[in-house]
Amino acid sequence: MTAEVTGLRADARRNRDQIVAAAKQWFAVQGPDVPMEEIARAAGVGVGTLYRRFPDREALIRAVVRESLTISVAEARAALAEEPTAWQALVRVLRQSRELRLIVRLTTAAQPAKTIVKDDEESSELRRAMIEVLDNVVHAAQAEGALRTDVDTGDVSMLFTLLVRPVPLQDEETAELARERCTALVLDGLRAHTGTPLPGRPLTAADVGL
Amino acid sequence: MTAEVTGLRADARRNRDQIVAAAKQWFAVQGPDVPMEEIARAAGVGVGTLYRRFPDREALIRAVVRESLTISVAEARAALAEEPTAWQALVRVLRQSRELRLIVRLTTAAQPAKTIVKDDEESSELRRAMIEVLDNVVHAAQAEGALRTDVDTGDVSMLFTLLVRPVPLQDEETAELARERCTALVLDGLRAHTGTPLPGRPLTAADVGL
Amino acid sequence: MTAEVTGLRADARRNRDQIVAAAKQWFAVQGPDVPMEEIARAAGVGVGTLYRRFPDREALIRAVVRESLTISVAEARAALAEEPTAWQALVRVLRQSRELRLIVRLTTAAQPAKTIVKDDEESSELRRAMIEVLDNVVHAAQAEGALRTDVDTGDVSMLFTLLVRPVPLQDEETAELARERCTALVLDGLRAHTGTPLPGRPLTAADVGL
Amino acid sequence: MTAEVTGLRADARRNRDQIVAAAKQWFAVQGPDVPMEEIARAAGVGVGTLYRRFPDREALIRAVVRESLTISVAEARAALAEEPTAWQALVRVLRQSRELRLIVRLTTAAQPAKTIVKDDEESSELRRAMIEVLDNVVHAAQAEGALRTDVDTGDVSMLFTLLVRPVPLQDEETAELARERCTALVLDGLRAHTGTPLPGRPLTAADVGL
DNA sequence: TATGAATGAGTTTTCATTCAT
DNA sequence: AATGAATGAAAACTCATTCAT
Repeated sequence: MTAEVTGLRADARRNRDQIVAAAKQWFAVQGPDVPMEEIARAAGVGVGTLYRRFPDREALIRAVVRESLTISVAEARAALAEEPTAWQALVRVLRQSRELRLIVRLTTAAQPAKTIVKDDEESSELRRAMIEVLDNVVHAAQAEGALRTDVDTGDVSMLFTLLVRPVPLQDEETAELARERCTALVLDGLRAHTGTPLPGRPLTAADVGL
Repeated sequence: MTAEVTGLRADARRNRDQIVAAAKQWFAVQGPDVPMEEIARAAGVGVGTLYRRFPDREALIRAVVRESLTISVAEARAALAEEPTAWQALVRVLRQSRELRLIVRLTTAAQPAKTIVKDDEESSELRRAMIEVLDNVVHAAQAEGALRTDVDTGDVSMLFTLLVRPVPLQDEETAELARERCTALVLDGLRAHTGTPLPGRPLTAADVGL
Repeated sequence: MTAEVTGLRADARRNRDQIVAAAKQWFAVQGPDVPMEEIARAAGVGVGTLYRRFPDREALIRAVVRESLTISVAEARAALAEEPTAWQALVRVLRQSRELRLIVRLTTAAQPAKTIVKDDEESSELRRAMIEVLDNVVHAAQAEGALRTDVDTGDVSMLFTLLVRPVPLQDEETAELARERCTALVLDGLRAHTGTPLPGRPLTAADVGL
Repeated sequence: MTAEVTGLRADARRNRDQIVAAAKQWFAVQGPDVPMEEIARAAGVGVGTLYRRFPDREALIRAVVRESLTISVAEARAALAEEPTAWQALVRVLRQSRELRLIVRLTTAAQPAKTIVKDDEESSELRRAMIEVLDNVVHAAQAEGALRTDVDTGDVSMLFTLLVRPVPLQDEETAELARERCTALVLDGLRAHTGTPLPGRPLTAADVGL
């Protein structure tokens, strides 16, 4: 995200950004296996250009993940800084999920992607930053008495991961509503006071590998 | 599930079943794009045999979905019949999720699958049967006072769909625990009495298209 | 050469042989980089067929080298067995060079091929067999007093390697004659006493195109 | 070598020379197919600059061949002028083979190169000059009684061509020795009476890796 | 009928060459 | 004039599907 893109000529830089943007869109709808040529076309460049910038599919996925993670971390930090309560920050993070959705989509695909993030130092660092923010939010929300205390960051991110998955419904409007309601319901389940104790022990971020 | 498989010689029938079984296994781990030859090999037959029975990949997916749906419906009915309360039936359905997981995996894959079910009369019928059972369970659980009344079958199946998605965690043990805890937490959210009212209106089965 | 090709259906076997034959021809004239599709076309099959039998270019090269080495070893043994003197056997080996030429061509190419032979057990074994025969021929020829005694098998095979290289001359007839004369001259150099007349006529610069 | 390079600004001229030098190095190790960008990088210029100077690969090869031929001719003339006997001049030419080796490498490559020289007037002229010198050397050596009289320049250059080919041996030291011994042996074959001892020691099969 | 061979279209990737900066 | 970005055609390889045995 830094050395990699600095010092490009203006037009090259623009192309690079268009490629990443196109990749994000296609990855979001089709997963990480979309034909490279499709992405190139969507970016308005030839395949060759794509390959000059990203030597192979992995490199492109890596770039997309980095960018999405960067944005996600920033969004989470903003939520924590701006919302009056940690609980509200939690809710906001959960709703600001466009980028997260993409990351989950990519890192969840059967074939290639989990490893890509694991093996990339920059991604790993971003991942750590993300965990840190989440930890803060979760523990603060518990300190507020808003979040049940038998969960930990791992549980919360697990639930995020599930909620964030693409919901393949015919019309986007219903899909949106469904997502809203599921989110609300899960938040309800996360609220303090509630019901039955959860099985096992709170899962930490380390437990779930995020 | 009927005309299609009746009147086959015993060995042909056995082949067919092995193919479907192999497909279920591969689809479960790799999604609907596994090489046909992989499936054939796992079934212990040649590709030719596979294609004699299932003219193309769609036909095979359709057969798998039908079989899984059939089992799922039966399981759901059994739960309703055998559990003392509708709530417990609901919980059991949610936990007996192996077949459901496969269906979700197949019908949410980007490329081919949603349509397959839509366009197949037998699957549609099974789907309707499934909805009927779920409707019964849901409304009975609400009548019992166990399930919150601002949800409907669509919400419930939506949540099922989410929970049932494969959770890509390193070790299977933690994955299982995570799944358990998420399920418990969602069930908590579904319990009557609870928290904040959900946005919008209860989603029916028709709303979510299952 | 054995397990690999046994038990193929008659037609498959025929195809396999045609592919190897086509590869030998193309490799001989163009080196190991000929487009796979060219080879497939020459063999009268689709690329797919070629790749079914030989998973990648290396596998094909390996098969060709094995076959050529096998033939070369057999030829060398036949020469040793049938010629009245070891010297004559040496001469015959040096002239029966079609297969050897191919091997040299392949194992000499800059890019890929040397390693292929090194890493292949069957090829290595054949190579050892070849060396053994050559050792026998060389030492017997020295014992006869025909071959100078300040050389050994390495020198001889080095000279073979050089002589066997493709001579890119316009017309094949002159090329053949040139090869003959070079061979004769080198044999002269290898003789214990030296001095036989060369066949044909002196070749002018124009004859050989340099 | 003349019109083409005259009238270039000093820095342009320097670029051109660096490109040719880089090309010579790469061609010598990888043959005429090295990626143009590799050559440009080695020359410390962009591809664009390379293409400004040499419209396509052929033009570059042509330039390299011209330069090497020019040097070779000069070397051969120097040998003839400076050595006490024509035979010694012949030997020296055969040993001063770096440039010759490159020419042979380029002009014997399968794909493009033979024609390039044929179709280039300047190269053809150099070729003729080369032949003339060789003719002189050869005939003078025969007049001296040193070179056998049943060969002519074509035979000699054929032998040069063979000896000059890259010898793919593991370590460069052995390769050098092998080349020396082969050269000596061929010279022996070329001698009017024959019979000098070879340098070094007999090479075993293991020595040369075949 | 079962088998596995053959086909060929679809994808990824590379690189010579052209062109904008 | 120099640079390096963009292009697109070519080559390797995979796999769904058809067909001969």
